Amino acid sequence: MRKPELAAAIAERADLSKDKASQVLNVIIDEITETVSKGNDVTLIGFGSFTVRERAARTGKNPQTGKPLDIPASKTVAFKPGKALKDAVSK
Amino acid sequence: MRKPELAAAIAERADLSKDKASQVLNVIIDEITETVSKGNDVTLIGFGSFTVRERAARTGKNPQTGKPLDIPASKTVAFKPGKALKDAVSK
DNA sequence: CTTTATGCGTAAGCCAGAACTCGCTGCGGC
DNA sequence: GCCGCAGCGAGTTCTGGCTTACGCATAAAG
Repeated sequence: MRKPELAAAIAERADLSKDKASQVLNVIIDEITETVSKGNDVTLIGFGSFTVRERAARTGKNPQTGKPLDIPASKTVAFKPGKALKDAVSK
Repeated sequence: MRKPELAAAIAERADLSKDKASQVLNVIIDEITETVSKGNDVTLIGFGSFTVRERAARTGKNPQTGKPLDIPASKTVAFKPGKALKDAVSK
């Protein structure tokens, strides 16, 4: 499933125009992105939470040359499924 | 950040009432939950993708008693950040 | 609304360390 | 007041990181 399909589903379920639904979807993505980029977690109860995770520097390897590769520390976003979501997929 | 706050932010940015924003938020969560529970991936370009992941059975351990614990196979939801999201948090 | 053009996302292959998983309980958010 | 989330410990699974090419999505225009 991709963006337009989700937007369409939202439009139907929430009684919105598809344009509005698409706009809202983009706004949400933007808002969440902005929030986590500030280092704040986003928790949607019943769904899950987005957490900013510090990734320690380590030594990797270039898959093509096989040479050791220095990978600096970085940040990433981790998602932890909530109970409802876990139950839903486990079914 | 939690649900009501996100709803408020959406309401402001997308020119919606807070009630409507909250409703839309729930619908989205519900829709995504339903979709992944069917085994379909959800891809929001520029944000990331939700993937259903099969988890093999293995032998774990109860942290409190230290006794071996039999963990059966199950499914879970994995989130993979997209480029825009990674760029945003890395900043 | 459909098409076009551009720009991302996905996939694969390899390897090392890192993150996630589990049950249970307290505590805090709802 | 109640449900959901965080945290612990150890092992295993899994992702990240690079690069190329292809396919599809996105956004804008007719």
